[in-house]
Amino acid sequence: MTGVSHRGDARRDRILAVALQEFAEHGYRGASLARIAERVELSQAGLLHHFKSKERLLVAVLEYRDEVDTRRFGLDSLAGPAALHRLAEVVEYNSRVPGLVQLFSVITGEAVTADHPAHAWARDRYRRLREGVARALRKGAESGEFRADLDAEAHADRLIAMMDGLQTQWLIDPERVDMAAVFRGYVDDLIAMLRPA
Amino acid sequence: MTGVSHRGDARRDRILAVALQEFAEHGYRGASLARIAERVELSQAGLLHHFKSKERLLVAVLEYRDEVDTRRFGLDSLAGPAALHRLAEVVEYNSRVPGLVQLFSVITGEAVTADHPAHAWARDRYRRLREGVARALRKGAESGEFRADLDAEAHADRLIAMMDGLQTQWLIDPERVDMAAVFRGYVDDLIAMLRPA
DNA sequence: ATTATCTATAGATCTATAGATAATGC
DNA sequence: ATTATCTATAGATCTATAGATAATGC
Repeated sequence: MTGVSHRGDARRDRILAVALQEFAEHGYRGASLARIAERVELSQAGLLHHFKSKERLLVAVLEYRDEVDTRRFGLDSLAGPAALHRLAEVVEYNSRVPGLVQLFSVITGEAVTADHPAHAWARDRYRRLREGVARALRKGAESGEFRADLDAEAHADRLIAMMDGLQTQWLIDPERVDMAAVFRGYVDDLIAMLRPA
Repeated sequence: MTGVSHRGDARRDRILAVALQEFAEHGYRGASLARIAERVELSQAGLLHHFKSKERLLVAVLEYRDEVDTRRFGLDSLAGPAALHRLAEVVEYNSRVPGLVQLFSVITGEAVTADHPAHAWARDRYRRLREGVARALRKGAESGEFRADLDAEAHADRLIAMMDGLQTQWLIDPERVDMAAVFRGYVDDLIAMLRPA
């Protein structure tokens, strides 16, 4: 070890978990450090000992979740139809964890405003996602599973837009929108469409 | 006239226009009545004479924009491929008014949280949108322009999700995402797919 | 008489810092 | 010696209301 203390790590993790909930429930701007501190059973100053500012706390929450999600996503090892089926599975999984979906949805929504602390994070995340999905599509074309003339970037944009858009509809009106089913329908149609002629 | 004064209407309109900008730039939670009042050249109390609360001001802005947009949307009179082409035109138009797009995007994003004043507005708006798009698709099926077995509701959900999702990507990274082109590509593919066998 | 506007202010936040004290790890 | 925690507080908001004064419309 590099001399770093591990004593406070449990507290840190607990703070991250509670902050995640708070940001998901109220967005970054609506979240309150006092409320987070209270839920962690810590004074507000005690909370700020672990994360120097509200902004850094948000960034830490997002990085933590990104890391977990990227691991579970597992797109890198997949290509062609298998990659698209995996996306459908991810949406299926998401429909069982509304809190996590809401974190990304509300923060991304807020982050369209230029002065938001997660603006750069959201931009970089979309670039990474697009690259990952586009690469999986291209690999599918190269292996002959998909038609060779497909526009990988455009389809990546569409797939990500579809996921995000359905998430919003589902969060706002869960009974009315079957996010997972609608997305799976889209993926199935897309696979049929991209089948080599 | 019903005895309603029209003297303050110009002020009201000016307030709505400035508030729209402020809400678009900072979201509902990040918006400040003091800043709006300043930009209208009015005291904050003077502003609250016209709209009794921040919440009512937001609702007024959204209702005002809804009305304008519904008129310009003009989906009711269209069906089949023509209706889908119209959606593509709307996206094309939107790509020239980022401020308006951002208003809907940021407010809808915030509104996924249950305690947000626009939560009910967003839910009702999605229900209306879905009904309108689904009806246009059904009419297309009835007239024989689209295949008879299409799932109108699912495709309406997909179309709306695609529009919203692309808007978010575009707002966050305008240079990288050609929202109008990607959406038009989706619409063209969808029309081909829905063509009667 | 009604509407529009202002100043002043209540009352409730909010984030972040200063500085003291306690607990822990080498 | 470092890390974790606390109390207290600065300083900056924020929304909304009370109550006075000015302008307008019948």
